[in-house]
Amino acid sequence: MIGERLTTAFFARDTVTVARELLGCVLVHEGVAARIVETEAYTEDDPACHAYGNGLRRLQGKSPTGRSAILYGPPGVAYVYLNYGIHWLFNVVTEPEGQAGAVLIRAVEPVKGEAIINKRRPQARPADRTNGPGKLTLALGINQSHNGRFLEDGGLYIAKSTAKWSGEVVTSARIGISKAQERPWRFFVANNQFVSPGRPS
DNA sequence: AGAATGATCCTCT
DNA sequence: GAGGATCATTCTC
Repeated sequence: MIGERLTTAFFARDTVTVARELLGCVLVHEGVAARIVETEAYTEDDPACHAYGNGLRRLQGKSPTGRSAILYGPPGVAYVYLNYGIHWLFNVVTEPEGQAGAVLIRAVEPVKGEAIINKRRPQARPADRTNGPGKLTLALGINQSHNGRFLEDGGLYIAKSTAKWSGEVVTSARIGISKAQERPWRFFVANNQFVSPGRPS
C-alpha cells in the first residue's frame, strides 16, 4: 500500500504537473496514511497565490518576505498556514529553488490508522473526516510545527501507492478563491466520496 | 496603529 | 443557504 517515498526531485517540477501526479499518492504521518484524492495548483504569476505580492517585489530586485517566502525556497517542503483564523491548510512547495509554487492538498481518503482519525474527529461521519483541506490536517495531526519541514526525510511525508489504483482525474476551477477563478487548476478523482463537497463559484 | 481580508468548517434554519 | 468563529498577514492611513 505505502510504497516508495517521494523525493525532492519529484516536487522540483512544474506545479500543475505535480498537482495532477499527486492524486493517488499516499500522505503519511504518525501511523495514519491517506490517499490523496483532491489537489489544487498555485503559482507565482497567479493572483490567487500567496506569493503573488512577493513576485512583484522580486521584479524590483527585493527578496521575498513574510509567510510566502518559503514558497521560493527548496521544493518538497511543507507549507502550512492558518486560514480564516481557524484551520491549518497543508501545501507542498514545488518548482526549483528560487521559483515560487505550491500544491494544496484538499482531500484524502484514509487507508490506515482510521482509529486515530476517529479519535481526532469523533463527531464527524466517516466520509466527512477528511473531505476538506481543514479537515484532513486535523485528522492527520498536521499543524504549524510542520511548516518548513522537508517531506523527503521527515515524519510527515508522501509516498507512492503500491496498490492498483485507477481513478478518472477530473479538472475544475479552484474552490473558495476570489481571484483567477478561470484557471482550471483543481484536480480530483471522479466519483470518490472523499472529494470535498465544495464547488467552484 | 488600526482595519480588512481569507485556498474553511460547523451549526443552525 | 446563511452566518459566526478567530488570527496572521497585508493593506491603508
